[in-house]
Amino acid sequence: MMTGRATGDYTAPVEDYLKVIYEIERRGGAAGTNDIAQQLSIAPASVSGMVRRLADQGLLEHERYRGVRLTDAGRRVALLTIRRHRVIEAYLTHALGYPWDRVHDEAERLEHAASDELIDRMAAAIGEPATDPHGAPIPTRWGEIDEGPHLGTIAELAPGQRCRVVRVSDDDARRLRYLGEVGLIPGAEVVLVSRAPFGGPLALLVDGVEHAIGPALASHVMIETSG
Amino acid sequence: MMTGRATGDYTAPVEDYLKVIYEIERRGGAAGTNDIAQQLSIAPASVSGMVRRLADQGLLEHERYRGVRLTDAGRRVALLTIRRHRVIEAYLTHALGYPWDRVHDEAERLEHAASDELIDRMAAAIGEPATDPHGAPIPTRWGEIDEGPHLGTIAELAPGQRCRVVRVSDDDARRLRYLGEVGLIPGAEVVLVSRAPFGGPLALLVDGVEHAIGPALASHVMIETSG
DNA sequence: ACGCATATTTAGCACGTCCTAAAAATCGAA
DNA sequence: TTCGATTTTTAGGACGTGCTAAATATGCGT
Repeated sequence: MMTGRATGDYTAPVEDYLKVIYEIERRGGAAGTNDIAQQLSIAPASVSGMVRRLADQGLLEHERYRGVRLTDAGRRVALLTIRRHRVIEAYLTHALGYPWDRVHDEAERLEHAASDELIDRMAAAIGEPATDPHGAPIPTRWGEIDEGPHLGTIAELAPGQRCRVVRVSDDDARRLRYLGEVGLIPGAEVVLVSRAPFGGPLALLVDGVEHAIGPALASHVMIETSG
Repeated sequence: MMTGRATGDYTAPVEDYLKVIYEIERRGGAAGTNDIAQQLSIAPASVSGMVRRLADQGLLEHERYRGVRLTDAGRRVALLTIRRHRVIEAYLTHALGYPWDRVHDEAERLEHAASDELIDRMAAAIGEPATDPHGAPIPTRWGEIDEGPHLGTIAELAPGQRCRVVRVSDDDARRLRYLGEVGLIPGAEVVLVSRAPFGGPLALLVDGVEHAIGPALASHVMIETSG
């Protein structure tokens, strides 16, 4: 059984396409050309050509004008790429003191160059963590992942409710830096004190400290209600 | 003064060309098209085109049919690439337990993806070593390097002479593995016991243990005669 | 000084990835 | 159901990097 990866089996753009298609599928079902283009910051027309090549390689199935769906092979490549990304993020924070708002960009480049051996050594060196610094689950070296139950966000919390932060969006460094300053990191205990009307700020107790944040920000903080 | 590097300023092939041209220059003077092609394992015809582009970018000077010479800008890019390579090699051995015969290939890919910040953090984490695991000097973050005096090799040693291994060639994993088995690693104390005629084996004492190696291998072990 | 071996360059092509502009398919609303 | 807005695809092109085959320059030995 082949589980390994000869580094360079796939180009960096190919891995990036599969990654974003995986994420789009995970949320919404089939991935449209436009969604993919937007996530990758390229023109939609560029996606059509690449999608054909990926379909030819058996990494996804494409119904013209209707969207794209990963094959098992494509999903596996996506998950192994995501594993590399998240192990690198975790390693950079735990072993090299990186601030959590700078690990994403570094991992975005290293994920295409790191061998499976390096990733496994990194994971072992920091104790095989289950999630990356933003709380996203790390797939196994065999391309399996436990996405866990669907998570709510602080934006959906009712006043008085208590919860624990499980995960935050990692795609914006400035947002991450601010979340860190406010203490909204995975593991934090949060109580929603009150919610101002008309999309106003949410008053929170974050590990006992009061903070007020906007609802847009709150929707990026995923939680588990603890009672 | 600009000392940093915006990752991706140069493509991986460009960095590779500049690296090998630097190494060829260091040994022999001007780098010929054929030498470059051989080091990169590509066709000589492919080199001509790239050399023109690199000259256009001011990274080297090219006299038609006569060879190539790095500009200061080109040498700087080469040395910063070499720095990334060697710091990564040192980090992989010291922090992640990589065997020294496997660090080269990994570094060859990561050197094009790692940011200066990552490299500096790696170097700091292992105590800012002066050389990589093979004894090659690590350039500073400003692109300066101390190549040190010209080194002899075990192949040139006279019987009875004693020396210390300073550096070994790192471009062949099998050779490195064997050198490691024999103990011919930087820092080892070596005495040449005898040399068989007609290109025969050299009898050595490596840190007190007897070994016999061929002259081809011996020429890849660089030394400092200690008296 | 000439001719030949060798080194180098040019010409022409391929592939992957991106682009813009234009054409075509789909979907929703009147 | 038909039209207009939106989405997607096609057409045609650019760029970087590689290839082979053919042309050309260099330099050495006689």
